[in-house]
Amino acid sequence: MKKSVVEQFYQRLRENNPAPTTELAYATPFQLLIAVILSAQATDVGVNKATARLFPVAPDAASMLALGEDGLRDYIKTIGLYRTKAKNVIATCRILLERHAGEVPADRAALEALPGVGRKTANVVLNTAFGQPTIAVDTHIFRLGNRTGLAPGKTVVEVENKLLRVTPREFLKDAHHWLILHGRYVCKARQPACAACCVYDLCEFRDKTA
DNA sequence: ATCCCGAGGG
DNA sequence: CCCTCTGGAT
Repeated sequence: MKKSVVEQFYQRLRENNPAPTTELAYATPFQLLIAVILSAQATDVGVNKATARLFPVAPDAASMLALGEDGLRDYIKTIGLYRTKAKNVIATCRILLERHAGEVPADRAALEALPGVGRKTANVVLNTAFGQPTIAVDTHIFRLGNRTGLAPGKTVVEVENKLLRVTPREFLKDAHHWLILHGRYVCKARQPACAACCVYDLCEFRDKTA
């Protein structure tokens, strides 16, 4: 995709949504971190439903650790992969308390050292909790990058690096949320809403499914 | 490459 | 029924 087209692409996403943000419900960096860990292969609607009951009981690392793995399971059983997630969340809380005074580190290496936290989750926390210009490539952004031609790549890291290179500086901080929201509601996996798409004429895919 | 793993939609 | 959802660890 040409540089001038990329510019228009982002300008239109910004017109649609001037101040985009995550749809995960959270009050602190800790709660965002937990919500993102829980969101793996799950919808944010499902995660919010669980954390609405969980966070009042376990709003921080100490209370989450006190809740324990079995206690936590009861709150997140409606989410997929709940056994692994319960184990990882508790182990993560223990490390936060031991090494980081119960706070979430604003550091990629420290974040990725936490169980259940990989590159994508670290990127979300760095961007959304700490305002850093990272782009977390999830299923939506990977699909959108390839489908539209904005940032094609065989792996998520490839797509991420291409997005970081191609995205104009002024759009970098919010690019993550513009792309994910567009992927979730318009450039959908199953039935992309090409007829309602604001970047239809800039896209290399268009309505090839229609 | 494979496993984990429930809810919601078509 | 099938596919998808802000993946990570082995």
